[in-house]
Amino acid sequence: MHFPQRRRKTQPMTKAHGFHKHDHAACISDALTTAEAYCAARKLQFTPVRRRTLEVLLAHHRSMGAYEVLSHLDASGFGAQPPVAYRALDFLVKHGFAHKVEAMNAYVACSHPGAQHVPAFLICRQCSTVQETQIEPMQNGLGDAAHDAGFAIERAVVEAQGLCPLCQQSAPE
Amino acid sequence: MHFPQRRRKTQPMTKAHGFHKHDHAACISDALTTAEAYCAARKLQFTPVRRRTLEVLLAHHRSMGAYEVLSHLDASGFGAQPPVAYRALDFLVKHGFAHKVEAMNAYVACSHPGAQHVPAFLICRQCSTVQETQIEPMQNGLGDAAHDAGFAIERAVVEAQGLCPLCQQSAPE
DNA sequence: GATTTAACTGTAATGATATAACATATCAAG
DNA sequence: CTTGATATGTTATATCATTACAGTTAAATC
Repeated sequence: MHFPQRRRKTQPMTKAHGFHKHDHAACISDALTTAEAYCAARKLQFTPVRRRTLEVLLAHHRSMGAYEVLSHLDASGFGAQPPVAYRALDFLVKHGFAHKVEAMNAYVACSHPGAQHVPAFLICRQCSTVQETQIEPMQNGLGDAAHDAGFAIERAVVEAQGLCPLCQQSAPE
Repeated sequence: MHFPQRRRKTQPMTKAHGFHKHDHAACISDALTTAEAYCAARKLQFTPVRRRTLEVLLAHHRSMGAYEVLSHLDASGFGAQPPVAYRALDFLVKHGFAHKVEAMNAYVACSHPGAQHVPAFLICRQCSTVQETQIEPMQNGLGDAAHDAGFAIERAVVEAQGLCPLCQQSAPE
């Protein structure tokens, strides 16, 4: 299953997506449009706080702590208390518009919204940039181990930590 | 690479190891002996707090929060402040005697001490029991994705959450 | 074996992450 | 339009983790 990229307009490549350059403005508006359509189809309330929260994650394009997100929401005129951010983030995670990066207690916008997938992350320990990719969770022995143990997997967390290409140059050690 | 199980004496199977019954007393003493030998060989200080911390994790045989471990250390006459537990846990994790379960902010004794391995966990969301297994991290597409991105993986977190066999019976929903 | 140095432990204080509980407001169904 | 469900705002608190510094023990060097 694969979510088709929307056709790109002729705009400059300006910012990093994961570790690659890409058209950031289009990527944001594409993701918002997708979320909007998804919510409309399922009668979910894509409210202003939730929309703004997704915008913030998309704009930064890296993992963000809940309190960092919260400060942006506060600055945008929403509530300034933690539940405001946590509730919006929970909604986005629940519906697949964002993911929680467990190893960092942080959140990141999903790069493949709408697609059924098991997310996996490449997390740079230096710049905190997160590149999302997809894996076949049953092809590394984990599925076999679960089956042998009679364990019913509901969710998988796969996160690789290390150095992204840029930080390998600046901190070659 | 595989760490050989020590020969078991003829003792009764009494408690769950992961989701299987096993000889719990022997499993604890084996792990402590292994850690002792490992530290002796590398001139690491397997101090009383560190030893007791590993004993606590081994005895409970499930993931434990740092403060839960701390309360046992306190009860055993060690310091009662958080750094006491965090420092001992950091030592155990650093040298492979324990692992941090990122998705739970908790710690668990390693089931394969001494072996070079990429740990993976089957975590029961109901009883918090954790079964450790090993995976081939490069066989699910993550290694390919990292290579394509020029990303240098230093550590991998693989955690499956769901229901263990026992909890599937007691909470079949 | 005394001295020096590094490693370890204890404690106080604080920072960072996350949730419970409740009041008010808005939405959606009947 | 009323009712019940959902969402938001706020206060307070719970949980997880670290910094900083003092005192102690172990190890390395002389």
